[in-house]
Amino acid sequence: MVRTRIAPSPTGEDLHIGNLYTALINFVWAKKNKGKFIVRIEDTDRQRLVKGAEERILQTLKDFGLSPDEDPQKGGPYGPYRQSERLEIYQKLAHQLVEKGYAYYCTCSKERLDDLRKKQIAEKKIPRYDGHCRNLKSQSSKLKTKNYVIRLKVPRDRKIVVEDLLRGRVVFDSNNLDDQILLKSDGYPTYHLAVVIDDCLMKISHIIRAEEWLSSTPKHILLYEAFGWEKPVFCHLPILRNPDRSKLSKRKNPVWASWYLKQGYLPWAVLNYLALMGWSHPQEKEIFSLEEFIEVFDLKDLQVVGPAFDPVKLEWMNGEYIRKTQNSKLKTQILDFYKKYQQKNLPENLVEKTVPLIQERIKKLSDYWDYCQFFFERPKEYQIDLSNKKELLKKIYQELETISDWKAQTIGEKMVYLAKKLNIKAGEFFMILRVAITGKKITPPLNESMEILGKEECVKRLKFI
RNA sequence: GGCGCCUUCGUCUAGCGGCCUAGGACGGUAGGUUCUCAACCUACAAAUCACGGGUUCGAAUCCCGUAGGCGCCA
Repeated sequence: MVRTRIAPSPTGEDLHIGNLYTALINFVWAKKNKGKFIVRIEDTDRQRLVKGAEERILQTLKDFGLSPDEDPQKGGPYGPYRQSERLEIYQKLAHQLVEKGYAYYCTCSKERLDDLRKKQIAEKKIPRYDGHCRNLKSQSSKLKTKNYVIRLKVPRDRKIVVEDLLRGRVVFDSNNLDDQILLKSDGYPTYHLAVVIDDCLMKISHIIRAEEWLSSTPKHILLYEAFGWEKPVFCHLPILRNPDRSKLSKRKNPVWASWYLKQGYLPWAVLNYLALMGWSHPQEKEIFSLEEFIEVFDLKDLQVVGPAFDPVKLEWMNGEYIRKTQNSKLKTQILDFYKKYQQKNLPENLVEKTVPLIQERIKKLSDYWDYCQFFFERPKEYQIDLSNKKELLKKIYQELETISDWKAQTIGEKMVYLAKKLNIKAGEFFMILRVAITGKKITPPLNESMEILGKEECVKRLKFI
């Protein structure tokens, strides 16, 4: 049974876009293999905990259509799925490790550790725990009253092999590993202890995570061996980069996944774009459905170079999806978008009429308002000066008033006729009319827009100037 | 600094020893269409396959070095 997971920490506003990428790959791999996709919340860092982050992470995942099969909210057979609720498990197993001789109690004071560090740095050595407490006789009953941590007893002179699905054998020298703290003095586990225990107990078959974890994998391997557990498959994904090639960060890019939704990106458009990071469709298709992705995806085809996240291509892809969307569906998406993110209740019938006009013009749902605001409100300002065009505008509305069959085509014909009669170039003529009606120089097709606005309203707008 | 990963057009990538005078997509440029903007169509520019050595009849593709980038630890 394939079981995959993501293990986000609720230490930011929301789900990071890099986590969304990891989630996508985990989700797809689980679905492809008829397995389960799990979300575990790693909330053991109490200082950096952000209130409400867990809820937002889970909600964002759902918004993108990557609903987990097991998570802290819906539970599952291997819960709890929140690390802060699993402390006893970690504590019990950590002490067990001490008893088995793979870990030890350490009672070194902060002062001693600080001195040690300073000394090592002065001697240009790598700052590391010196193993002072390694041979301390374990007297846990006595120790429990004192401040202590549990450290991993890293074996000396050993080659630790990480079998990575994408990189093959990656060999680490155990002498470069620190005697990692497993259990902190406050009883909380460190990341390394908790992640190994949870992945094993939750029966995770494939650990698919970002490359930044590759360096700590040998510690995890040591723990799997110490516990006598079977190792899962490791697969370290490329890390998404900023345009300057550094790790994707909020300094240089919007990184919260929900930001893209708030901007009017369609969930699957974002995921489709993400799918193309480090992977390409066998037929070099750019646009494909989730179902198709699941069908043709293989973990082994992933590339390991960290790709730069390109917002421009994302926008193109979103535009492609908007153009492909059925009119009625797009209408609903626009309505929902403005209601949810901008607290605007747009009239459904009017939006419905405008959709065909803007479908191939907008790239994001939020572009809709830029194009269509004038349908809902009269222009408050005009992008070109019309004060000396009043005579012309008068002739126009007088002409418009004669039209009985208020259809785009008729309007167009009449206007072309009038422009010719007044000996004004069509381009110029329509630009003046456009700005007079909409306030803007860039708009949906004018004749069609005027048809939607209605004769009375158009005439009013021209008279008003 | 130590350890590890990586290196094909600006970007995402195809390529797994001959099909490569390196293909596609985004973006760019030029043109067409056009009431603006898009969309659409056509064409063009863009990688001496990081660099240097091997191996081979033949290398973007295999091997070794170097440089650079990134990550982790500190």
